[in-house]
Amino acid sequence: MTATSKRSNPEKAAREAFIPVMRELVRTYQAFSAYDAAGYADVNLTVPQADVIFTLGNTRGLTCKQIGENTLITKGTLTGILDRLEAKKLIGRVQLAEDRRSTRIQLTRAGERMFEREFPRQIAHLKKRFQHLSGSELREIQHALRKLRKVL
Amino acid sequence: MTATSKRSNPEKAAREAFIPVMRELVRTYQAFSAYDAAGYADVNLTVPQADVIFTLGNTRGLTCKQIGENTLITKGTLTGILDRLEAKKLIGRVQLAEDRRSTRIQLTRAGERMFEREFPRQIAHLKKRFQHLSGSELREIQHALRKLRKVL
DNA sequence: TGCATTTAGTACTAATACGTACTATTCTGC
DNA sequence: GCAGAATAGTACGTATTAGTACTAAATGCA
Repeated sequence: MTATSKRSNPEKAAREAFIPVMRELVRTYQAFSAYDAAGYADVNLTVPQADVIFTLGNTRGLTCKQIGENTLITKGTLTGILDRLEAKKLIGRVQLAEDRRSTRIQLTRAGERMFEREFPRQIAHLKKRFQHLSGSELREIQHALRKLRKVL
Repeated sequence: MTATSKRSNPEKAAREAFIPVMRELVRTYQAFSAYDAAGYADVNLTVPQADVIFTLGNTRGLTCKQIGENTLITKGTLTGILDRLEAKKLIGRVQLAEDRRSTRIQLTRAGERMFEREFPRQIAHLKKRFQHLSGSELREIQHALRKLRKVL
């Protein structure tokens, strides 16, 4: 291998056809993420905290494992998020008698009120942007995303 | 407003048509992100650190502001990432004479070697998955993502 | 010139985020 | 029924992340 071909390696890699798609995915997610986060500006909840509250809404409580599966938050991270939600008195931890390794996490009264107020508000916030897409556009985008996710 | 209609608010919100698209975007990004990160398992670089090294590759140095614009890393976060890259002797900070507020960040020799070795390797890693998509599929996905990003 | 504003970068705090190690508990195969 | 494997959650260390405050320097404009 010559010095020239070796040096041309990064340039060649940079011309791969999939790179713009990858960039677009990252930019689109970033834009969504920023707009979503802006919806919580006036609420005393971070995005992951709201994710947990919304996951617990309309359930009779879930284990950490179940919350993790729904939110994609890893268990180590979840401990801290639950600690902060517990400090805000929005959730409670209950030891299970059936399996004493597990804990049932459930909304307190205040947590339920938070869910009933903030979940519809946040969905309405997001709808302000998504409403500009038609039903067929939404289906087309979902189809494309699923195709991409399948290969990843 | 009756108690019933008030309680049905969250359920109604949960039926919005755009929610599955939103979920798919998050899942797809998550899958990409995990696969991308796995590519750095045996390299002494974190994902943001690699992002900075790759941005600096084939340039004569950039300011923090320019790096931030490219990588979408905010300036406060960038300071810490650059500190760690400087500790690894992969980048250097040079005060600019023209504008003494600015710093030129540039790869060291070791940083350049890291870029020339790891950038093509990571692109090859990602290609293993993206190669399962045809050119028209890539265009279709990029088109759909751009449409979504435009409304956000 | 003279000063308010803007710009570039760092310092600091709080909250994620991941990986590993650890404890307690339960399950499994024999 | 018991040793070993698997499971649930926490503790801890390192690295990001956003946001705010701060310093220094450059710019705009009256």
